Amino acid sequence: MKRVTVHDVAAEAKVSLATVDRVLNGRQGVKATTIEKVTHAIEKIGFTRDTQAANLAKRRVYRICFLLPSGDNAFMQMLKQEAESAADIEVRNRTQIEIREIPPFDGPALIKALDAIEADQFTGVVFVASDAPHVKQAIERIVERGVIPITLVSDIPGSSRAHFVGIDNVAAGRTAASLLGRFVRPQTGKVAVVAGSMLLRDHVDRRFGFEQVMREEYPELTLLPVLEARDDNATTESLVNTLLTEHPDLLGIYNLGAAKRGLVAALKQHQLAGKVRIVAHDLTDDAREALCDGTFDAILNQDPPHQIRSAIRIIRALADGTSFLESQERIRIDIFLRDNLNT
Amino acid sequence: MKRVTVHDVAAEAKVSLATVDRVLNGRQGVKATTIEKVTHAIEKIGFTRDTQAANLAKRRVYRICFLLPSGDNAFMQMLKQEAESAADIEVRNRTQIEIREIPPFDGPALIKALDAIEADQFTGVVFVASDAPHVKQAIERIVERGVIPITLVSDIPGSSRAHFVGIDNVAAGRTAASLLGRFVRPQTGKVAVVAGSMLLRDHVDRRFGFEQVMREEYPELTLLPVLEARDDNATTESLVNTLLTEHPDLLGIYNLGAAKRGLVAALKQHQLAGKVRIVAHDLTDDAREALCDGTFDAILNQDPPHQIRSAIRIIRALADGTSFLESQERIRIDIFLRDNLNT
DNA sequence: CTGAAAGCGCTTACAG
DNA sequence: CTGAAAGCGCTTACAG
Repeated sequence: MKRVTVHDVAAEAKVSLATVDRVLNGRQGVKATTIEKVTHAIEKIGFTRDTQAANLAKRRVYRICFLLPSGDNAFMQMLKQEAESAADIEVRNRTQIEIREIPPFDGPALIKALDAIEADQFTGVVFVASDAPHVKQAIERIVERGVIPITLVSDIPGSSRAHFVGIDNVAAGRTAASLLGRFVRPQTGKVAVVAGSMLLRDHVDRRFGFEQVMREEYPELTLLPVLEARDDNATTESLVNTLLTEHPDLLGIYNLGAAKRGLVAALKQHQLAGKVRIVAHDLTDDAREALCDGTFDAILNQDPPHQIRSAIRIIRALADGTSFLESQERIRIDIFLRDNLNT
Repeated sequence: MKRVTVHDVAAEAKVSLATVDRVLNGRQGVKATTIEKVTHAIEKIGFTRDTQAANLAKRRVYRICFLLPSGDNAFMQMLKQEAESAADIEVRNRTQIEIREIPPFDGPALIKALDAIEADQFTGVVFVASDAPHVKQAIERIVERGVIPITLVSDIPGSSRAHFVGIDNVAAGRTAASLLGRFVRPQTGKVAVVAGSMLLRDHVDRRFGFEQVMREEYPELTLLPVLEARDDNATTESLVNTLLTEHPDLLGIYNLGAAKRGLVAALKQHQLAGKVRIVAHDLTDDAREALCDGTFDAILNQDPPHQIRSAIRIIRALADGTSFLESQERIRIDIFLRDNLNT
């Protein structure tokens, strides 16, 4: 039951520990025959490296900066809270986490925050990417300065970010359409979409996926023009109020942005809670309540704790040049009904 | 940026490393005033222990045995495969994993396998718990011998297992009913349930949750008597064939056990694929195919990789007496439609 | 191209 | 009740 260690490999290959280490880490300047001897010994005695010991010896520390939008977006608050609790836990794993708030929907502010990242201090930076002009270039600069950029929740495809942590938003839109379509069937009539901002890639993608499925599979349903409510509760409430007044026969709404409280308020004002089918995003407290009392029919969610942990794991793996498990890091589109809410 | 270590604490408190370690690990036999000095120093200089270094020094190794049912149950195959790949990865984290197969639905075989666990060698044992006579007592015995028992997928509530890794199966049944109910609405007619075995707690619970919601919220739907198909494809096919012949007007089926291939075969034979609404469990290859071609409407899933990793993390935490993140370990009821299949 | 020795941050006998 | 020293399994200067 004794562990096989580098010492055993060194003894078996009749070389020093330093040489074993060189081979193990693929470093330059080892004679081919020596490499051969060592790899042979490793195979023979069945050695696998202890990662934790290696990290300890390497004195490796990771520093990660999260740039998160400020404001009253409940989902972003959840992300921030998860990042804070991850910070407490990850210090034990030689990882320091710092959270900086930036204004939402604000390309220039994001660019400024990216440029302000102290490249000598941070391993990586995680941010919700507004797809605004020049953000791509700011990402280029951060890469050049040796910091690993990770986009979170909303991506900029074609940029040089190292990885995107978030759901497939086109698929999310399609899923919303499938649910809403089945829930209103066999009625025919109007369906509305409420978005946050068409500056955010995730919103654009969700809309695209939703309209795709609606057109293909529910041609009997009429799609009203998209409302853009900037993820703001007051704006959402007033826009939806107008919507419900103008279209009293509305069958369903896909709320693909935030600001669920404003939506609920408008529905209740018109006494339409539970009458109009609603599919929305993100399992916030408001969403839970609306699911429970029947105001909402389904919520699509992207698990905040999973996303935060995934970003951290990916930065560490990328920094170490080690691999990570795709299956573990893929963020799923979670569907919640009233009945699987507490699971 | 230098890390604060035990050395710093020792210097600050003017005690030895050994004493710092005693306080850190809450060991007996330290003077109260000394404890005070050390905790004070820890607070003052802001020390947090490096877990990896601690594990290295402790020479801690974990050995975990998975007892998984043999046979052609596709979901169990997925679990086994995940356990195997976890085995490869976790050796790097001082964790050895061994997999043993046992016959399915076989209480005595499970008991025998539990009793055969070498208590001096294993930290914990993970198993799918048939709720058969005397299994509870076998779990008691394993606890007494100092091995941590974890139930996976199907639980025995009230037993002394240390933890259950799996979904809330009553909630899963309720969710299935909500989906199926909405999918068939506003039609009225008959709905059937196909189960595996009423010896398995998870099947019993799913059925319970399903019937609850059906009776409360869809009184216009008639529930046919439950079919028990032992998770076997041939049996399922023949039972469902009879079902479809006797009830040509059937609206929907909740398949709460395994054996989806048999179900699909019967539906296709009767040319009813896509006509009868189907909600089933576990995202196997058969399930994916059936979702894609419209034979199934929704699949409830419990993520196999997550369940395997969770069981491992929980055993390590329990063995170390450290805490784990409830939120990370809760297994969710994932709902899949055709549209969020690849996410 | 290779090796001896010190060190990462903790824990563990052992001695007192 | 407390401390000095060795060790966990790896990596890193430094010397040759």
